[in-house]
Amino acid sequence: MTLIDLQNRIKQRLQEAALELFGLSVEQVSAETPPKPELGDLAFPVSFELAKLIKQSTGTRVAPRAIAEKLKEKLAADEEISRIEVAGAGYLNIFFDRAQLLSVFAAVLPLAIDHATIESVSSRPKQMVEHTSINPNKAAHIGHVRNAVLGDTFVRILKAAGNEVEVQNYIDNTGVQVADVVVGFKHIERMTLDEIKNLDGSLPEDRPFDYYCWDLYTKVGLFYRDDDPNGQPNPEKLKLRTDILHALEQGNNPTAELADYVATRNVECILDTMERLGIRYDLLARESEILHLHFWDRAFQLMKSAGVIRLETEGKNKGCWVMPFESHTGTDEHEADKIIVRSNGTVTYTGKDIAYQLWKLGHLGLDFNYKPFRKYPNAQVAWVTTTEPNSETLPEVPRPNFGGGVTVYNVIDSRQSYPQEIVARGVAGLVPELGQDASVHLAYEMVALSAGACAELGIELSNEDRAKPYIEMSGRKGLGVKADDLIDRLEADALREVEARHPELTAEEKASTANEIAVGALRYFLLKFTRNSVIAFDFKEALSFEGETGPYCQYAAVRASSIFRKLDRESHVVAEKLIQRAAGDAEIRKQVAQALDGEAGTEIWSLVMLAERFDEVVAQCAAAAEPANLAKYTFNLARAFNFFYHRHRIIAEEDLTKKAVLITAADIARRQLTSALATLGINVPERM
RNA sequence: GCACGCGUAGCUCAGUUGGAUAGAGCGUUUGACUUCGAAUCAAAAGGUCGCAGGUUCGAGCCCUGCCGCGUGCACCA
Repeated sequence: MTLIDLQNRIKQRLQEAALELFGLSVEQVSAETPPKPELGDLAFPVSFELAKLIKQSTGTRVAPRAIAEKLKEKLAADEEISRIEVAGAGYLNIFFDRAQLLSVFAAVLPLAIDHATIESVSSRPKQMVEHTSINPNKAAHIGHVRNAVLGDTFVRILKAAGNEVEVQNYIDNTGVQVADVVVGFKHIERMTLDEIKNLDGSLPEDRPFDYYCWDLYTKVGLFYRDDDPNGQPNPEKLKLRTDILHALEQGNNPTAELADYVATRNVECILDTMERLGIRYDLLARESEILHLHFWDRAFQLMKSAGVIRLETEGKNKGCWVMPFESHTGTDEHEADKIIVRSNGTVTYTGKDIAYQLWKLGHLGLDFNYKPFRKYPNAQVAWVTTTEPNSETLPEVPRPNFGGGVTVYNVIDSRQSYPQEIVARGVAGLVPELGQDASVHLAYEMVALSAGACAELGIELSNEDRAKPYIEMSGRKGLGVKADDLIDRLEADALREVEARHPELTAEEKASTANEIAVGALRYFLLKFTRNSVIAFDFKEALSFEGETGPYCQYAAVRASSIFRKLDRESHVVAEKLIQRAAGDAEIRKQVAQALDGEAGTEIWSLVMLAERFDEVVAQCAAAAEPANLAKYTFNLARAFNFFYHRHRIIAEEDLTKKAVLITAADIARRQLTSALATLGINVPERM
């Protein structure tokens, strides 16, 4: 039995009692953790809820405390409950039998989830998460990394909560941003495809292809404006882009071939960056296939016949197919209706997105073809979409069935809330039984640059920018912190520390430890903010290994495992047996209870209780789609462990019962902490 | 103009869906390494929860109105 099981059982008892005593059914019984461990292990504020319901149904006012007293009597003491108190204005506080529960918890203690082996559970309905989806025309910056880390962590949370999950990364390989870089290669650099390939092969390792494109992309921005950053775009040069865009949409021509090389190489570089952070994908869905396999044509037919869009015959949008949008009021300047097909017959991005979303939910009636794109070291494969029906396969790795998710989460920054709403509405309009809830926009705020970060990057700010609270990053202007640069700095800083602390490790061990610390620092930094908070990126904060950081949490886990490394095997076995026997043996249970009693005992017990809340936190994070809660929990658990660590000498403890209790508590805490970190995508090194 | 988000300690942020004395980290001040690792721990100082009303047993959280900031509202993606 876990804490969640226990909690649910008590909730059910309370519902039964409410029905019996007052004839009222309480739909949701919420459980809380009391502010202080002295107040109990679990608190139920049901009496307040009941007082309200009684007043509503009978008009009489009953004091919550009186209700709590009655509930307390009804709540026949479970084996695990030692006592119940009514406290405050009417809280029902539950105190567990600590010795009994410690034994139960120790018995069901799962192995800590391994970072790399969080597996999908295939018996459940498939959840689908799309994240990363970086335009494949340049290197990833930290804003992209926030997206990827958020998405990847949410994937881990869903899996830890027992779901089957498919991870997609959308590749917009035929869009304007790729076209821009192609303009750069063709019209600024005047390079052929072969010359680009040669260049790619000759680039230094620390400035690979995506870095080259990053710089080229900013040159293209200037090129359009005839090298005046504040100038007007030159229409003739913009036409170069339009022409290339058409060639890309058409496919099967030298320009499209060149663009495909550029986009594919950028995808490879971006996937390399993500691999450094432990982020992987099941499928790369490309826009080129959505076009060439006629996904849009099918979606267009469906939308027309379902009446989701209509052809405007007059007015401003004459000749366009639009989706009516009455909830947004239109003005002269801003039209309320959303144009899906332009008057020249071409489809907007939103239109294509509706087709893709329909496919994700299994309601398009068409499918991609697939081929392997990248094999990961653990034999996992990232597949990519293709037009070729009989493309390459891997006999040793069967191809999964892609698509058909029951819920689709799109991790996209909150500036795209409006188009995302249209996609969800469009899909819901086409397939009413799906409803708008099948499409979830997992929105998050952007990562911007603090004034200090700009100064450090040598970016000169205009007076207008200086007045702002933060500076928005811009790929077009080349304004941003590249992901690999930041990871490099974090790894270098971590390596310096590891070298100073553990000179005995091999160079390889030092490097992998430094990587784990760097990943811990970066992922935690991006996860500790809730989704709707703008991160004003600051180097000092992001590069910190102290305080509320990933390395702090890792350090606590490393200390915990160092106890078990030093502890002799026999003491460990003796402790495990002793705690096991406490469940049945009254005398031993009494001794264990004594060790868990009093102020010192409560300290130990509250660590155990906090550690046992992990499953509940994961479930909450999955429901709220908010990974920051898990980050917060993990930090609090690490903090609680560090406190415990300072207060109690485990190996030196002479009282065998007390020692067994300490060992068990440390074991529970370390495993849950390791699992929590793994769910955040953070590894625990051997030493650090 | 309309829509969405934000405003909490000097700074950066949490706040368990309306509950117990509003919490962390950083920074500041002070103390703790002969110990299972000090990337740590302990203590102190620091608050008109933007402002004003309202709803109720109870509001940082819900409602209304202001003020300030951000982001959307393209036949771009």
